Order: sequence, then C-alpha cells, then structure tokens
Amino acid sequence: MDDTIIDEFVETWGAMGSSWGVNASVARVHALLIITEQPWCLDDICSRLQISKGNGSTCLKELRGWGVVRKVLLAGERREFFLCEPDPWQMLFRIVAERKKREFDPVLGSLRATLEKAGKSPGGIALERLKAMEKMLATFDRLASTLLADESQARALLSLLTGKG
Amino acid sequence: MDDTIIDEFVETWGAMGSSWGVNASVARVHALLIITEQPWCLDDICSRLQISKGNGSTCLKELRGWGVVRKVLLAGERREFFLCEPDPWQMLFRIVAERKKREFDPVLGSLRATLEKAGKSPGGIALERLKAMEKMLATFDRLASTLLADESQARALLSLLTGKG
DNA sequence: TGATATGTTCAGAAAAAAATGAACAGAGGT
DNA sequence: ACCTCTGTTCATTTTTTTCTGAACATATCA
Repeated sequence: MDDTIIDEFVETWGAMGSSWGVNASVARVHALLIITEQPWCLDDICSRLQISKGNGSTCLKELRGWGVVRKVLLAGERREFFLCEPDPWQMLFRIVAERKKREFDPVLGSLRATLEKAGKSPGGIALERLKAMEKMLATFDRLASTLLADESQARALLSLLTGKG
Repeated sequence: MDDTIIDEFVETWGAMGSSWGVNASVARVHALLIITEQPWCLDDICSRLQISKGNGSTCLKELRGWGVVRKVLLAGERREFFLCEPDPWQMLFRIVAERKKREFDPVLGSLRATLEKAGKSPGGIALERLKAMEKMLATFDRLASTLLADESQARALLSLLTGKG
C-alpha cells in the first residue's frame, strides 16, 4: 500500500526539518508535494496530513516564501492548487540561497562588527582566533555566492568533485 | 568595555544556533569558550552566562559530545576546566561530520528504502523525482566523505575554489 | 443581493523544548 | 570516618513554539 510509503517519507522529512530548524509541519507539507507530483489543494493537504486549515495555510505560505512551492490555477477549479519545484537541485539552491541570506550573512556581518570593535580594545578577546573564523566564513561566503550565481555550473562542479555523474 | 563585545558575540552565536536547530544555551557556552581562549570552569561559565549549574553541565556535556570542547586539568585546581578546539576549521569539520552522521545519513538511508519499496508499487509516487533526489544526496554524501577524510586538503580545495587564501 | 465556497489571520490552547534547583554521587582532604 | 567541594541527574516548572478553530475577508455564482 503506497500510502504507507508516502507517510514514511513525509515523517522522515518532517523529522529532518525539525533537526535543522525547519517547522515539522512545513517540512511534511513539502514532502507530500515532493513525493506525489500532483497539484494539491489546501483542504486535501490538511486532511491527508491531519493538520488544521490554519496550520496548512501558514505552511504553504512559508513554502512559497522559500520559493519551493507555487500556486497553480486548474481549469474549472475554484480552489487554489499547489505544486512544488520539480528539480531537486533547484529546490536545494533556493533553500540554500534563502537560508544564507537569512541566517548566515547576518552572522558574518556580526562577526566582522565584533572584530572591528575588538581591534580597538582587545582585552580578553581571542583576536587571532576570531580573524581565522572570519576568514573561514568569508571563504564560504564567496564559495556559496559563486555556486549560487550559476546553478548548472555548480551542479557540474559538485558532481565533478565526487567523481561521478 | 569588552564584556559587551563578548556578550554580543555570545548572543549572536546563540541566535544562530537556534535557527539551525542547536540549543541556544549550548551555542552560547560554545561562543564564550571561543571568544575568550582561557579555560573556564563550570561555575564561572554559569555565572557569566546567567544559567543554572544543571544547564551549564548539560551544555558542556553536549559540546564534548560534538568533539568541540574538552576538559583540561589545571595544576593545583580541583575543579574541571573547559577549552574549545582552537582551530575554526577543525571545529567546523567536527560539527559537520557529526551532523552528517546524525542527521543526513539516516535521511539518505530512508530515501533509499522508500525508493526500493516504491520501485515495487509505484502508484502515485514520483519515482523519477525521488531518484533525482537520491542522486543529489548521494553526490553530497560522497563530497562530504571525501572532504572530511582529509581536512587539510579540504581546506585547501575550498580556498582554491574561492580564489583566495 | 444573498448564499456558498475558499483562504487567511490571530487569540488562545496545547504541546514541546529548555531551564531550574534539589537530591544524589564521588573525590579529596583532614 | 566525616566534612567539603564539585559535578551530574532528573522531576518539576517555565518558556517557547506550534497548532487549532473561530472570526473575518474575499470571491463566485445563482
């Protein structure tokens, strides 16, 4: 029975989301749209996942905010339907780009501000270590920017590095 | 006053931890050990961060579990002191290795199990899409394994890719 | 216009996560 | 052996997060 297969996937995805700071319901809705490639409407999602309409609505809004789910209009249908981005790489890039912007860039900015202030009165602060951290994060910043700027190239590069297709 | 600088760094780190699924207190303790490179004892950490001894003890235990903090014995001291891994790259590699093991590998395993089951009764399941996802995650799996196996090489490679030191 | 269908928002309820602090365990010292 | 210092554990409390469901908005159609 493939409902079981779908459920397992949905729950796995939900648990993974949780451990990476993504609301489990959001991840579950996403998983449902991933594994069944049909368009779903709000009510069907909610009854399938046993969540309230309010919660479902919020999850979809968030997923659209991440750029991984979009509304589709179905001929003769009054309701709104939702589809997820079909290409896993695209999906990943959008999530990474968004999380970088929201949760990495501010940290790098803050670290640089700390370094600047600490440069003037370094008492008790491990300046050299912080500089090394800034350098490391800056490396990731450049790498991510480069990869995100050209997705097909990024994909090729990553595959190349691992020596497989 | 550098206590303020330290506090800001600690809070930034704590907030970042939160958004990536790491307990904020754990991240704050880590931040304190990062930015001051002295050894700290439990009581001093707790009073500096205004957390209970129980909480502090648990945080340190967890940080040791991640391999980024270790106990040091100070001559003539009965208390235990704690130091964090001094090299940011080492720190990062340990965290990545551990999170991969705990939170990525099981997902890849589960996805493969899903694929196997769905191969037999694929009704309603987007097989091709799941295969593409498996392929993508497998690429990351190989890449991470390669990089984690030789840290200095990984570090060199990442710097090379970004065209800087 | 009124009735129905659909979606969103948000105050309050429920659940989950995190923190506290007291009890306990062990290690040293006297 | 007894007392003190140190650290851990865990039941309970507190805080935070998440979810629900009802009220509201909007759209469609008769």
